[in-house]
Amino acid sequence: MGRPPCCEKIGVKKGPWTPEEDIMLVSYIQEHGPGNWRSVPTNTGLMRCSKSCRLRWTNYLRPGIKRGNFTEHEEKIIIHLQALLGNRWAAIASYLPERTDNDIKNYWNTHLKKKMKPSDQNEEGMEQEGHSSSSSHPKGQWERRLQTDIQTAKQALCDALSLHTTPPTHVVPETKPSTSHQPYSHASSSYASSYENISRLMENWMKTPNSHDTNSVGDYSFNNMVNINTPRSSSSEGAHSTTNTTCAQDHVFDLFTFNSSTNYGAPSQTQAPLTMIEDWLFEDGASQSHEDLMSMSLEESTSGLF
DNA sequence: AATGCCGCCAACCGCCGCGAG
DNA sequence: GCTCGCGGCGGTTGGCGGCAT
Repeated sequence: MGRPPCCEKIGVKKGPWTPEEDIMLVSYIQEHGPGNWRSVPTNTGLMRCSKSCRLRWTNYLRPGIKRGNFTEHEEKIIIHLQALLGNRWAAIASYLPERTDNDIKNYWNTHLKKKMKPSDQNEEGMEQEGHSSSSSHPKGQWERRLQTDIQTAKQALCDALSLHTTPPTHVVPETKPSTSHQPYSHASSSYASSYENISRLMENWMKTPNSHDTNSVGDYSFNNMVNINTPRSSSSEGAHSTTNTTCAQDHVFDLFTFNSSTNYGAPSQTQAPLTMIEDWLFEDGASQSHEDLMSMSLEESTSGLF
């Protein structure tokens, strides 16, 4: 007997989220902040599983998420981090704050996996074989090999990052891919789910105030929401500050303005900013001065193996 | 124009870790 | 120390859209 499902199957809606559901979820989180997902369906009236609500928020409604095509820069980072960390998408996503683990996972499975050259796949296979066959090595020998692997991955990541002269901007969400990538194709074809859609939805919502129950939407106006792409000095206030309902209105922008220091229910709470990696990569004697990061990488690489 | 195939991705499912009681 | 419940994570799938025939 496994654990019972997180919610009753009966009466739980499944499938794509509707704009109305998104609004209900966003307005609730704006008032109460992310978390306590168990209570979200009951408090919002959403006929959704708590997990579904959390997933919807973290993957699509959470501010700061960059939709659209992956840049070459991001692509290379993913490839090398995947080689380094394996299919630990949440860990990989923590290095790409604008991307969700689900996005990265999908992108890997649909693009990068097949894009990998056979030689790369061999390398990956060797690396994973090195992990899986670790039991055949004495621990000291295995550790040396792992260190070598990490050095190799580090060098590869360094190569990838050095292809670009400008550091990645994970603070500004509206940063467009530097390449000629087109906007996210799905966004135009369906309700998919970005906060841009929510904004448009809110616009219509606010234009027809009588057509809905204002209690479920909250007090914020669309005028605030349309500025989601407007750069502004990020407040130190995060989503958690919105638990104070008086602050919620004052800092309504913050909910839709990405703040790298704020983690709106992001996959990982222990983010290592990308710039930290780059510092680690580019700094001379990095292995000495950033022993903590190295040990973190080592720890992450080896977790689950012992 | 109609049909089938394929790729992509949003969402679900099940397991795991961790903290509270 | 044990149990339970919640949140997080990774694998998988179903549906939709685009493309080929």
